[in-house]
Amino acid sequence: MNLRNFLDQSFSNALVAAGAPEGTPGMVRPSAKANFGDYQSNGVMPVAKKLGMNPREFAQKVIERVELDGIVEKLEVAGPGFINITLTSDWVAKQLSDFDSRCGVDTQSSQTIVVDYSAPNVAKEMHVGHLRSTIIGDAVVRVLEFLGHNVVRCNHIGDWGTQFGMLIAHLEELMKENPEILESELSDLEEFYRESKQKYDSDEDFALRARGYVVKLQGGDQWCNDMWRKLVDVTMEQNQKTYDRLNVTLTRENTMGESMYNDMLPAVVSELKEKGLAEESEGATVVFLDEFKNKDGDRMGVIIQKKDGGFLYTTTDIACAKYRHEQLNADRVLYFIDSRQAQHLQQAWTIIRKAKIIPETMSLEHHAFGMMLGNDGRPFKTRTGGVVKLADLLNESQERAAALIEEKSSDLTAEQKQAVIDAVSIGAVKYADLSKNRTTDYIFEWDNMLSFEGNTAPYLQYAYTRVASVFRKAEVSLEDYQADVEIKEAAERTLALKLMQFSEVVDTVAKDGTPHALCTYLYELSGNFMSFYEACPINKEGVEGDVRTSRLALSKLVAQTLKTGLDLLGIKVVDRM
RNA sequence: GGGGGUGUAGCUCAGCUGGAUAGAGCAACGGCCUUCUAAGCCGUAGGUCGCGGGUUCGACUCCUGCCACCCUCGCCA
Repeated sequence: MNLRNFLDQSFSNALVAAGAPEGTPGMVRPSAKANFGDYQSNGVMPVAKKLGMNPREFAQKVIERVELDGIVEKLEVAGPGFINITLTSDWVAKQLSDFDSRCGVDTQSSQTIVVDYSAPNVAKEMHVGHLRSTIIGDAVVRVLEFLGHNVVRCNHIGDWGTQFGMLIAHLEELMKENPEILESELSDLEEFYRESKQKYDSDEDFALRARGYVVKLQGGDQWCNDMWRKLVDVTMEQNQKTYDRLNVTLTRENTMGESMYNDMLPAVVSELKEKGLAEESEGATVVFLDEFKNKDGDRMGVIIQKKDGGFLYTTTDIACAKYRHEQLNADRVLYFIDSRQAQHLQQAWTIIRKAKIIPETMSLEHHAFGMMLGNDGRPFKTRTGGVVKLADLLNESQERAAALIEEKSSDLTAEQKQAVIDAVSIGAVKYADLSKNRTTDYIFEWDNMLSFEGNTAPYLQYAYTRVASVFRKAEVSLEDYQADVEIKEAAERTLALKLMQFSEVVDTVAKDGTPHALCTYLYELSGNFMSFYEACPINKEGVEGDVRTSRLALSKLVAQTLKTGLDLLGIKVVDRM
């Protein structure tokens, strides 16, 4: 159950019973300080003011009417009209004793939710700039599926555009020299792209041929399409290796690139014309929007078809949303895309809404993020001025993890070590990105990204291994352990309450698309467990009976919640490290 | 010029429809391993929340005016 929502509803009811208007929110949230109880309701003060009543007196009336018998131990009016809520330990213990493998998280009424993420470009290698969309998108996908939603992963890859002319022309030349090029030398896509560009810029004949291929490709020419398909395939084959290594759930079936909507574009343009939204302007087809202004202060024109007949990506995005409505039947679409595209998306969505291309109830949500900067505050580059490849970052992380494990975990077998290295190195990189909520540019720093101490994935993984270790020492099965929870010590109570709150944070992540909230939660849970571990021994002299079994039960719940939570983030746990 | 975003500890970041004394990690300093894994625990220090007004019981949060930086604004995506 979502405890916070439950309490909020109880206080909302009590506020209404005490004379507040229907629907007055309880404004319940975890207390700011330990001596303010477990939760606090802030709903009294705003409403008492409106009603012209003394807030403290009104708070007292609310307390008298709230129905939380057996759940709440103490309700106190504090300060200007806060209500501090202290739960009974027995009730909390009972709830935890009844937890199943879902760690207290209920499923929600199922929606169809499209998540648009990753979106690498064809004929380019994935670099650190792709990390954020890929990792955050995948975490949100996992959370939504855990809650029972029907999630459609959409990898909106950059597989269309004029650049394919030069890429095809270059590939043609390379294949003349070596027909097996696709299996061998094309392993370095960055170089392939660079060479293509260089030839295009320096060789007239090549450029002419390239432009011709663009026309032929768009016209449906078989050979050009085959060449194009090869480029897409070889790129996605390489990207799949990165996805697998990152423990990202995307597969080839989720690839729905820009080209997929090509056939829909002419109809989208005619539809917008018919509805009176689009008009001819200087040879192009344009939608003028009052909602946006251009440099001259006039309403902004968004081109949906160029004067040469070509379509632009606003048109593609409109078609894409239409597709997601008509073919996928989406209730929500979450876009994990660079913040630089915010205005483009807004324009496309404004047109979509005006033309009523999708139902009003279908929500389009842009979860933006900024560029990756170096610690000098400038766009992040390597020493030679290139982008940092994702594979290189992961390799570096792997090396650092290997060195650390060699030093700290010498008693593990080679296989165990490798498992730890994989879990820790990938986890650290992912967590570093997942735990931030930047909507704008953010700083990439090797040492922060690859740190294994403090608020990092290895810390959470380490907490998990400590639980596993406790169970090994106790010689009982962690998986099957079942015992009632009893709360006596302060550290037990803090930990128990935190365990109760997993459901709240999972709901938040689903609603807002913000996995960093889950990171914060898991870090706090681990911290609470570490303190509990220090204060409340389990496998020691004099610890027996219900005290011991309850502590084991709490520990088991910690392990289960950590494992589940980390899995939602796409991070693996290990039993030893 | 229009629109959007950002500005919180030395550094990287949290701060949940306005709530109580603004929180973490890293870095710094001081304790804790013959006792369930020290990738840990406990503690100290560190702040004019960019600057000035305003709204109110209460502002990092809302309004307004500045400052700084970033993104974006008809035929790339």
